[in-house]
Amino acid sequence: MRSGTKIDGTEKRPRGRPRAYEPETALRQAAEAFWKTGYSGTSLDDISAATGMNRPSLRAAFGDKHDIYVKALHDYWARKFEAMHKALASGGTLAETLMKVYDAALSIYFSGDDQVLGCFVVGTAITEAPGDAEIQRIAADGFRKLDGDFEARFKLARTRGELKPDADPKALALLASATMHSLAVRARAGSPRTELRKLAQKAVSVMCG
Amino acid sequence: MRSGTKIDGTEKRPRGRPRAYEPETALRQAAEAFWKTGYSGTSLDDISAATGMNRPSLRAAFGDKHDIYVKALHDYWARKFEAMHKALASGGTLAETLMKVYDAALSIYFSGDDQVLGCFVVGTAITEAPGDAEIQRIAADGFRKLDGDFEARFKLARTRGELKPDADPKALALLASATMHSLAVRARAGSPRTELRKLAQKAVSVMCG
DNA sequence: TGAATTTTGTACTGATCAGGATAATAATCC
DNA sequence: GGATTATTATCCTGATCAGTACAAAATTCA
Repeated sequence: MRSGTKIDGTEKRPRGRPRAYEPETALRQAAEAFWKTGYSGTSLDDISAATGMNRPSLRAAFGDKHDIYVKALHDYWARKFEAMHKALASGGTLAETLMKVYDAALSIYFSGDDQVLGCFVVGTAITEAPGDAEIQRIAADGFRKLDGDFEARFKLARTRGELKPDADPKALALLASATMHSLAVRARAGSPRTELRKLAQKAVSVMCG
Repeated sequence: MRSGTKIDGTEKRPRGRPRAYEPETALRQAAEAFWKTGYSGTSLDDISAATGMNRPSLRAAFGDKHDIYVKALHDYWARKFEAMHKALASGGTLAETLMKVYDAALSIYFSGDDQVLGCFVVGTAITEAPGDAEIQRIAADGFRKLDGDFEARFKLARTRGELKPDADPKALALLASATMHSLAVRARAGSPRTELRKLAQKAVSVMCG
């Protein structure tokens, strides 16, 4: 949101020269550049071209290259979990819900204009993780959250009688996450979307008994 | 193998100045450099430092940066599948065999001297894949082979009666591969080895009924 | 011992990198 | 309309990048 924008539409613009970009849009465009070529493979000139901002403006708005990437990474997780929670909250059987979650993920993985980019985290953060404690922590936190959300859904399924009483929600959640990781990796390796959807369906059918 | 080395030990050295490096060792050291920081994040100077070879020697021995990486990638897949086939061929129940496969993978993922580097393919090739058709193809070929090897083992298990007759070997193989992908990603994201081994055990227990 | 051969070591090239200094620009405020 | 303020645009910096040219070094062969 532009700092001078008000809800009723009355513009209360700040003092100096107005920005020529929208921060949210620019960050999204910067993320797309990183998504394509990775953190190390993307230069500030690439980001400058992707956003239409020149380098000094980029710096003033978002900080240095690492700052931009970390902001983009947080933004990606937020979008991913928003889509996932929407799918989880939409009702339906366990199998239906899981497929909605995977379909939501595939929509993100295949959202590139020309290329298939897979998962932003798996495709870019994982490479940097061993040498960058902050990126590693953000990636790991997201994976843990994913595990927890899946586990909660499997526990609910067990109390509802959708699973046998002796089913192990934690084990099933790890397999559900593993399926997600596999989709993420394989999308970037070039597997077509229809094939990945079938993969998800087979995984769901095993997990649901 | 040194070109002038003979099996009986008699050295028949080639004409000029002898090499100061062993090609296999140097390629392994170059791979380790890529493994740590990714393809784009690793410079030829880094590789030069890791191998002890200077840049002109690197070029003469392996070609340009991309050539070195592709050779390292092939070499990694070969080592990975060698370890996996050894585990698959060692006998035992389905569950035991699968755990041997995952333990072999974890040994590779945790083989770094100081850092945990996870899977070379997932950690470095996947980032480059969308923009590099050759790397993408090599990665995808390996994943397909992994799927096929798992499927063959599940088919064998079904004929042996280790699985119910209505079990779906293809579906189980995809889950087994997904578990591998998950270990690969999570190792690089910082999960401890004991935790990943437990994850594999839970996955195996679900897959084996 | 000297010619031939192969690798190594040094140094150079033009390009690109991240970052920052400085001036021009475009708006508000008084 | 002039002062103030924030952003944009241009240009400079030193470092690093991949690649290569060329001479020195180390070996075999005759």
